[in-house]
Amino acid sequence: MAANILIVEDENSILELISINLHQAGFNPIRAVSAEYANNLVKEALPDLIVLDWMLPGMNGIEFAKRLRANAATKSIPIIMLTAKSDEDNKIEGLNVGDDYLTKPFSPRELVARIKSLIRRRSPELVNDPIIIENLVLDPGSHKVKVNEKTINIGPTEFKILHFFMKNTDRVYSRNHILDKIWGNKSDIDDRTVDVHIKRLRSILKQSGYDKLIQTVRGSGYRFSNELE
Amino acid sequence: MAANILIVEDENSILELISINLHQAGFNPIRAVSAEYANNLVKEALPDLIVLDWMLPGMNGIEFAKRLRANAATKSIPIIMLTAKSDEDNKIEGLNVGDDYLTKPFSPRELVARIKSLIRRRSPELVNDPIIIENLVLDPGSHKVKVNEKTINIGPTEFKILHFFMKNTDRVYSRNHILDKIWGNKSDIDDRTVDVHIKRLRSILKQSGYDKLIQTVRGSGYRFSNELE
DNA sequence: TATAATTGTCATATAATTGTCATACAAGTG
DNA sequence: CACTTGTATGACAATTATATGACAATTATA
Repeated sequence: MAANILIVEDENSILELISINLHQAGFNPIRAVSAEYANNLVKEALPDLIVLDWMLPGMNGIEFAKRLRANAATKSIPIIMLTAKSDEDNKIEGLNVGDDYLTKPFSPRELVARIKSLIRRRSPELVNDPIIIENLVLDPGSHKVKVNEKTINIGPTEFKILHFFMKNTDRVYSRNHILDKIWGNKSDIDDRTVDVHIKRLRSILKQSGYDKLIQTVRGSGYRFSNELE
Repeated sequence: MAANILIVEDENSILELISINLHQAGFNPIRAVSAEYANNLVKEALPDLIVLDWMLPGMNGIEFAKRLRANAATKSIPIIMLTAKSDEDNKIEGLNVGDDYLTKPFSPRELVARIKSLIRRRSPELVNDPIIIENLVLDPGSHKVKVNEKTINIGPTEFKILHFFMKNTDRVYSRNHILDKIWGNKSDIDDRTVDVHIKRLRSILKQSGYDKLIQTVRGSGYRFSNELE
C-alpha cells in the first residue's frame, strides 16, 4: 500500500510537478493549495508525510507545522519544508519545525530521495525499494532489472509486468486483471496480447532461468512464484 | 472477486483518498458524497461493507445507518463509522449503530486493516483464505494445491471439484448436484462424467493417500470427509 | 528525419484438458 | 450363486487453451 503524501503548495505548477514525481515514485500524492485546506484534510485523515511550502498565503508553513506538532494525533507526521533560497536564516527555523527542508529551486529527484529516507525511517514497508528475488533484482527507482549483477535489456511493458509480478507473488492473475493493472482499466486491448508480453518477458528471463518463475495457470491466468513446483 | 466497499463521505478529497487506498488494498470502492445518494446506490446493489462518515449534510451518518439496520436486506451489511474526534460521547452511539468506528483523523492504513477484519468475519468467502485439511492445502489465491508442502499439478476441473469438496466436507453430493456446482446448471453433461473426474482427482491425490478423503456413497454420490469410516 | 525499439494482432503450432464410451470391477439381491 | 445395478478405470478423439513466430503500425531515440 502506497504512502499518502500531503503536498501543501500554493503555486499550482509546483504542486503539479511534485505530485507527478511522487506518483511516479510510487507514492500517493494528496494536493492542498493552502495551509487552511491542508488542515482540514489532516483533521480528517492522517497522511504519512507532509511536504510543506514555507511561504503560503494565509497561514504560512511554519505556523501550520507548529500546529501539527502541537496536536498529539499529528505530532509525529514527518514534515519536509520547502524554503525560498534567499533567506538562509529561515532554514534553521524551518528545520526546527520540520524534519527536513529543501531549498527552492529544488530537484524533484532530491525531494523524492528525502521523502523516501523519512518514510523509510518510520515505515520501511511503504518505500518502494528494489525488489529482490534471489539474483533477480528490480529497482523501481532506476527502472532497471539486474540478473546476477548484470543489467538486462527490458522493454517498458515487460518491465511493468515484471514489477507487478514481483510485487505480487504467489497469486494468480487473470489476463484481464493484468490488462487493468498494466494498461489501465480503460484499455480495449485483446486478452491474448498478455500472452505475447508474457512470452517476451519469459524470453528475456530465459537465459538466467528465471523464466520459470512465471507460471501458467491454465484457465485462470498467470502466476509469479519462486516456489518449486 | 473483490469486495465492494461503499464510502459515504462529503469531503471530496477524503473520499478520493480512501478510495485510492481501498483500491490499492484490492477492494472495489464505490463513492457517495451524501447519505441520500448512498441510499440510492444501496438500493441498486448491496455493497459488502460501508464506510460511513458521521457528519454529513442532509441525512447524517447515524440516521442512514439506522435506516440500513431497519431494512432486512441491508440489516447485516457491516458498517464502519468515521466519527469526529471531539465528541467522545458519540463514539458509543456510533459503535451502537455501526460495527466498528474510527476517530478522525484516522490513518488510511488503519481503516484498511479494520475493513479487512470485518470482511473476514462477515464474509470469509470474499477473503479467499487457504483451506487446510491436515497436510492438504488448497489456496484459491495462488490457485495452488499443496500436499506436504509440495505443489501438485492439477487441472481446472479437478481443482474446482477439490475446492468445492474442501469447502463442503462431510456431506454427500449427488452427481447432478456436483454437475450444477462445477459445470453450472446449464450443462447437459452426462452424470457419469463426474465419475471420471472423481477418478482423476483421486489419482492426483493417490500418492499422498488423500484420495481416501473422497468417499463413494453408493446410490447417492460422493462425499469428502476427513473422518474415518 | 532516419533509425531503432516497441506494440498489438493475427495465424499457426503445441499442449493440456475434456467428455464419452466400452469394459472391468464391486456391491447388493433374491 | 447367478443376476442386477452402480461404480471404477483406461483409452481416445474432440475441444479448448496457451505458446510462438511473423508482421505492420506506432512510438521513442539518435
